[in-house]
Amino acid sequence: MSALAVTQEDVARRAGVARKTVSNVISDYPHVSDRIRKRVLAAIEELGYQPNRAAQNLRTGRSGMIGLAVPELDVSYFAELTRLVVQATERRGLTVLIIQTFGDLIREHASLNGFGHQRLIDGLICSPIASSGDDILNRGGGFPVVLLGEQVSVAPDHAGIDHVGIDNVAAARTATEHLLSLPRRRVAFVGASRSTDSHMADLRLAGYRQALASAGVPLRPELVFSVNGYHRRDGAEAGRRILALPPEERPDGVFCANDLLAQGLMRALHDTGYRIPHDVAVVGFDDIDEATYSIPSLTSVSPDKAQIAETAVALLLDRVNGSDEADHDTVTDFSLVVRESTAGPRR
Amino acid sequence: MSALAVTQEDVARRAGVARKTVSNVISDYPHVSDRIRKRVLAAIEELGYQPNRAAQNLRTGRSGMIGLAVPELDVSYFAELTRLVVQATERRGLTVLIIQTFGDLIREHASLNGFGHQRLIDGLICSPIASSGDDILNRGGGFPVVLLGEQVSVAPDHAGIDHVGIDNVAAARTATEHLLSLPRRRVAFVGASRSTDSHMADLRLAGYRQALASAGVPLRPELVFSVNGYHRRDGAEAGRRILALPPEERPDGVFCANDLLAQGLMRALHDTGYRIPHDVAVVGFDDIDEATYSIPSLTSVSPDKAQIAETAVALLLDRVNGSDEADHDTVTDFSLVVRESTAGPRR
DNA sequence: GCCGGCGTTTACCACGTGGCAGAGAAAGTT
DNA sequence: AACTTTCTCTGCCACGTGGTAAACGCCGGC
Repeated sequence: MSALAVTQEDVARRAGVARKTVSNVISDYPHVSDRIRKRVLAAIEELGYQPNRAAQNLRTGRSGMIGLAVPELDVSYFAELTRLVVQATERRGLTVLIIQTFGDLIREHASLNGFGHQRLIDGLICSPIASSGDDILNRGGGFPVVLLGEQVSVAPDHAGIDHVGIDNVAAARTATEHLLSLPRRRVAFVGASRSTDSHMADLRLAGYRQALASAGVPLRPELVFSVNGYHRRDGAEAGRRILALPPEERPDGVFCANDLLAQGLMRALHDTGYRIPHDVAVVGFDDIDEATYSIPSLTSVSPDKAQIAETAVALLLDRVNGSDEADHDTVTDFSLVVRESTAGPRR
Repeated sequence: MSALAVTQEDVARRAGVARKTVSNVISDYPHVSDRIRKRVLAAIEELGYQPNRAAQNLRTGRSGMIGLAVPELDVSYFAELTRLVVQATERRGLTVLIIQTFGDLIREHASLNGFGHQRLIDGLICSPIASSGDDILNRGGGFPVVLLGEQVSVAPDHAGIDHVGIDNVAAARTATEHLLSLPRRRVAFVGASRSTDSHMADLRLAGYRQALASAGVPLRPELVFSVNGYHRRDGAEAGRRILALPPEERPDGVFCANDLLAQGLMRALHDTGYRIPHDVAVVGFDDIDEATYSIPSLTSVSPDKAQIAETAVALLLDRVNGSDEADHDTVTDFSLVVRESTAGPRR
C-alpha cells in the first residue's frame, strides 16, 4: 500500500517542478507551458499518480459522491432503478453511495442528514417511505436532495428539494380502467397501507377509486386489501384473504400496488386452482423484469425508469454545481404493458 | 451547509477546553477526568458535532468504507447477497460502497485497484466474473480482498486473498443427482459459458458431469447448452433451442446454472405447452426469493447467503485490522430445496 | 518543604490537496 | 532604455483530524 502512495510531491520531484505546478496541470490551469505540461503528464503516467480523494474532499468540501437512498435492493424495482442511476452518475464522472434504508425512519433520517453531517455525499437521491414531508424539510444535511417516487407534500416555499416521478394517481387509474374494460366488475385493490403512512399507496388507491367512480362502479370496501409490506409474501397473504371470502364475493380482477404483491397473489390463487386471467385478471405496478417472464406474464404499469434516473441525476448535479437553484417537480412518463395476466375475458 | 460545519474546534470553545481534549474524549483516551469528559460530551451533543470523515481519512489513511463489487444488482442473487453484506458491515460500524462491474474486466480491475489508488476503500469483497487469478493477484490497490463465489485458482503463496463460497461442484452434482433420482434420464445442463471464461460455469458443469458418470448415464454433448449471459432472456433462448430439437431428443430434466436461466427456460417451454415438471423437471441454482413464488415454484440449490456474507465481512475486517494475516479458503454450506418444478415423476 | 511520579490537559506536527497571490521572466509599450 | 503588462511558475496557507510528546498540576514520600 505504501508502495503506491504516489502524491503530487512525488510527481513534482520526478518532473523537476514545484508541487503546485503539478496541481495546476491537473486542474487545467490555463497558464502552463506545453513543455512543462508534457513533462508533468509524463511523470504522472510513469508513477501512476492518482489524486487522494480524502485530501481533495477535505480541501474542497466536496466528496465527489452522491447518495442514493432506497428502501431495499432486493426489491427488483429499486435494483433496476439503482442500476440506471449509477450508470447515469458514472457517465458524469461521479460515484454513487448506495444506502438501504429498509423503510426505517431512522436510517432515512440519517441519510437525509448526510450520515450525521459527515459530509460523505454532495447530494442525495432519496426514495422515501417512512419520512414525512416535515422530516425531509428539516433535514440537516445542507446538501441538495431529489425525491423519487410519490410526491411528498412539501410546502412550495421550501427550496432545495426536487421531485421526480410519475403521476401515480393517473397510472393507477389507467391500470384499473384496463381491468374494468376487459370487462371485469368486481375489481379489487391490493396494497393499501396498513401502517397508514405510505403516501404511494394512498395515491394508487386514489387512482383506483377514480377509475371505479368514472365507470360508475361502486367502491366495495371489502375489496380493498391492506398489506404489511410490499413483498411477494404480503401479496400471497392478501391472496389467502381473498380466498377466505365466499366464492360469489371474490373479485374477478385485482390491481396490485406493485409487481411483487401481484406475483405473491397469483401464487396464492394458483395454489387453490384459480386460473389467471380466466378467473381473476391481475395488474401489477413497476414492470420489473420478472413480469415479462413469469407464468402467466404480468400486465403492469411501466414507469420510464431510465427517464426517472436520468432526470434525477441531472437535477441533482445541477444543484450540486449551483447551476440551477429553482425547484423542479418533474412528472415522468409511464405506460401500461398488457400481458397474459389480463388477456382475454372472464371465462 | 456552513451552518452545520461543526468541528472539534467549535466543541472545544463551547466546553472551554483545548481542541485536542475533544479529540481525546472522542477516541476514548483513558486519562480524561469525568468532569471534562461530561462537559465535552455535552458540548458535542448541544452542537451536534459529527467527525469529518474526509479529515479522518486523510489523517489515518482509513476511509471506514469497504467495497463490494458485484456484477449486477438487478440479478436477484447479488441483490440479496448485497443486502446481507451491508447489514453485516453496518453491524460493525462501517460503510459499504457498492460497485457494479457489469462483468466488465475494466471495472473489476478498477475496483480491485481501489479506483485508481484513490484509497476510497479499506478493503474489497469481490465477486469476480471477468478477472482471472492473475488479474486479482496483480492488483495494485494494496488492500485486502475477499473473493466470493467460485474459487479462483490462485497460487497459494500469494498472500492477501481470502475466498468464501460453496463447493460448486458438489452442489451441481447434488442438483443433477436429484434429477436423475426422480428418475429422469435425459438430463440437460443449461448455462455452459459461451465466452469460455466463466469459472463458475465450468465448476457447475463439472458437477453435472460427475453426477452423470456416477449414475452410469452417458454425457450427451447435445444436451449441454451454452449461454451468452445468465439472465432470464438467456434461459428463454436456451429453451427455444431445446424446443428446436426433435421431440424424442429433448431432455426430460434440466439443471440450470442459476435461477434466472431456469425462470427464462420454464417460460419458453411453457409457451409451447410443455408442463413442468410433468414433461421436463427443472432445477435452478441460487434459491432467490422468486424461486419460492414462481409458478411452478423452482427447485434450487440454496447457498447459505447469510453465512457467506457474514464470513466474508468477518475475514475482510480481520485483515483490515491486521488481526489475521493468514489466507482463508472458507467453504460455506448449501442445501437443495425441492419444490414443484421437480415434484413427481415424468408423466 | 523539596522532589519524583502520576494523572490530566495541551501544543505541535503531518496527512495531500486547491486557493491565493507573489516572484521572476518574457514581451510589449512609451 | 525604462516601465508596464502578460505569462509562467512557485511558496504559503488552510481544510479537520489523530499521533507524539511536552507541559501542567496534584499528590504523596522522604
